[in-house]
Amino acid sequence: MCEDRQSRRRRDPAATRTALLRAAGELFAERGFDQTTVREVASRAEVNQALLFRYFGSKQELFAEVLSHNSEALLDGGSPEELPRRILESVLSEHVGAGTEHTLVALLRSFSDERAARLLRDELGGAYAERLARFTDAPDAELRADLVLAWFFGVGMMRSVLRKSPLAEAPTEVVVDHLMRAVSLLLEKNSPTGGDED
Amino acid sequence: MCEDRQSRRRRDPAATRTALLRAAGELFAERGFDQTTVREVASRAEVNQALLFRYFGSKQELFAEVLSHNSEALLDGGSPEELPRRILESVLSEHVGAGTEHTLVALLRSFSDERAARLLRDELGGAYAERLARFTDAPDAELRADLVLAWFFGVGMMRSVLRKSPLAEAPTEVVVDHLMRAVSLLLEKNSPTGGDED
DNA sequence: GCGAGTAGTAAGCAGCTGCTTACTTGTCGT
DNA sequence: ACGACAAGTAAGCAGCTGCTTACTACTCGC
Repeated sequence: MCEDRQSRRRRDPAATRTALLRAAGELFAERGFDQTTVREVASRAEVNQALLFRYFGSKQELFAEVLSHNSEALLDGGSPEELPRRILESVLSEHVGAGTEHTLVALLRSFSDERAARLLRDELGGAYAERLARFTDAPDAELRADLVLAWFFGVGMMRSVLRKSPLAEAPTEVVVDHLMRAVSLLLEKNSPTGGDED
Repeated sequence: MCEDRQSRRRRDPAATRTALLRAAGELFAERGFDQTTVREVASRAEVNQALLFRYFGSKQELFAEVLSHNSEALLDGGSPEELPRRILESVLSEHVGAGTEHTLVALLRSFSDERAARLLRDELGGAYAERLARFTDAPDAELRADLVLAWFFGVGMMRSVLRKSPLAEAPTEVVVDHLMRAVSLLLEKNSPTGGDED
């Protein structure tokens, strides 16, 4: 740090792009899409704000890039049985600004933006729900999956966005434990349906 | 309707105030605090936008007034046993713009606003969680209550704000049924704790 | 009828937003 | 060494935001 990058480290387009993406990812997660300005992003990245438009075209496209860049990691890898736990842990990961897991927080803060809402509902939500639905053979499996997903998102919202006590301070394992127990009731095989099924 | 109110029905401050509150309530629920402009509110209320500031001082105060005006109905009335179901139904009430039940939707869309977040977390959330916690005697009753509340809010978000299928289209009773069954697992008396309690 | 006070109006201000443009400066192939 | 092109910069634009101000005109007590 504190190298004289004023005139030295200039002209590094890859680093500039990365810095912008990083800063944008952090700020979108911290404040949401609306509340983040391109000037803030450029400032945190220590980059001239005109470059943001040179590299990404618009604030929306930058947002989309941040999301697609980060959301892949949420869906891939790991065994299917671990999926609920993995979604949960990504939702519960506390400290925003660390790596790439805070995409969900960014989305939960930004669904006033149409694109963010679509992504949360259709792409990410759709993929999660589809996989969760496989855990049960109940006739309304998809609805049950949606309910589970809604829970995960709701917990993420209350914990990471709103930071409500005591939920925000509870150890991750305790929260996961409670949730998984209730979820298994909704998603168990040979589920004895309550009676309603349409 | 269609009376020549241009010059007739003027000079009715009470009606003007009410019209502004109504329009604001609808728009905040439809678009959230950030995405709603004072010009839109005034326009929907068919009122000059300067009057909005005469009557309410600022957009923030108008928002606060809308919320306090509507949120009382959410907490009062009904027996304690019905509380979870009542919260749920207010969260699940589909059509925004009807009466006063869409306060929660407005809040869920607006928590980028600091005041909305505080209200959702501390006042409304706090009151709900406290009451929900009374349903169980588990040592971590408050955490369990938060988890239940997070679920309700999450379901409200997915259903009323994001409108994800099939959750958005599912009959209210079916959703309530599923939720109540899982909730009773978390909030039952003499709950056999999993082992963790801090 | 008439002055007073207030509901209602039109116009506009300062500040911020996303985005652009005209320009300078560094880098690299030749 | 130098010319060309790309990376980086400063300044500014149009549009919108919440909010204000200077004004008109209605209503009501007298």
